[in-house]
Amino acid sequence: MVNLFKMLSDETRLRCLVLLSEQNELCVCELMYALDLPQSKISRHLANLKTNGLVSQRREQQWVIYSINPKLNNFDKDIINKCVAKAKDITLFQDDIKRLISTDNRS
Amino acid sequence: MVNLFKMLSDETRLRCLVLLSEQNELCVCELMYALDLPQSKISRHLANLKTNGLVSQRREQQWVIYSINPKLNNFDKDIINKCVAKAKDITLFQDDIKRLISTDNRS
DNA sequence: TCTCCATATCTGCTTATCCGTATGAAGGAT
DNA sequence: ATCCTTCATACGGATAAGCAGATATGGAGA
Repeated sequence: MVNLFKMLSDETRLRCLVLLSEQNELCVCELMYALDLPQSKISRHLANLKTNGLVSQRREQQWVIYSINPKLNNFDKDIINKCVAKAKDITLFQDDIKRLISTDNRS
Repeated sequence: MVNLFKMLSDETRLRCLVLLSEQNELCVCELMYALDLPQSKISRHLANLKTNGLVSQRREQQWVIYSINPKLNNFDKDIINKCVAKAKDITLFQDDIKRLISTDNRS
C-alpha cells in the first residue's frame, strides 16, 4: 500500500499514469511531448513505475510502449481510476491530454 | 492530489489514519500504545497530517485529541476509506487495532 | 558496416524525508 | 510555586529521491 502511494506522490508519475489510463498505451516520446518534459525524466519515472509493478512495457520497432499493468490488483486499479476521474477537473491534466491528442507525436 | 499521496506514503501516517478512521478520535498516547512507537515519531507525523489538512486536533484536559478532519473533500475521504477497507486484510493494521482496544490506554 | 533515432542509464549535485534525542510549553495536581 | 504528564518542536545525521546534462545501448534502415 505504501509503495503504491509513493508512486502516486510524484506529479510526473501521476501525469504519466493518468495519460496511460486514458490512452491505453503510449511510448516515451509521446509522453515527453504531452508532459513537455525531458526524455530522461520521463524514462526514469517510467522505470520506477515499472519496478513497482504499475506499468508494463513492450517493444515495437524503435519504440518502447508503456501501458498500465493489466495484472494490477483491484486496490491499485481502484485508486488509480479515482485519480483519473479526479484529473478531469484539473487543468494540468486537461492540458496534457490536449497536447497529446493534438497531433500524432510518434514520428 | 500529490500531497494526499505523500501523506499516505508513510507507514506510520497510514496506520494513524486507519486507526483514527476506525475509532473516531484518539489522543497521542493511545496511538503510541497501539502502534508501539515513540511519542516524538507519532507526534511529528500527526503534525504533518494536520498541516496537510487530513486530521484535526482538539484539546481536552491534558490530552490532545486527534480525529480525521471532518471537512475533508470527497476525493480524500474516498481514498482514505479505501485504505481502511484494505487494512482489514493486513496483519499490521489488525494488530494495531487489537492493541488499541485491549485496554484503556489513556491513563 | 555506419548512421539515425528512441530509449536507457550514469554522474554529480541538490533537496526532501525520516529518525532519535533532547528540550520546551501547557495544563492539572500537589 | 513546583512537579508531573502530555504533547510539540528544534537539531543533527542518515538515507533516499529528485534533477539536468551527458553518454551509452540497441534496433532500423541505408
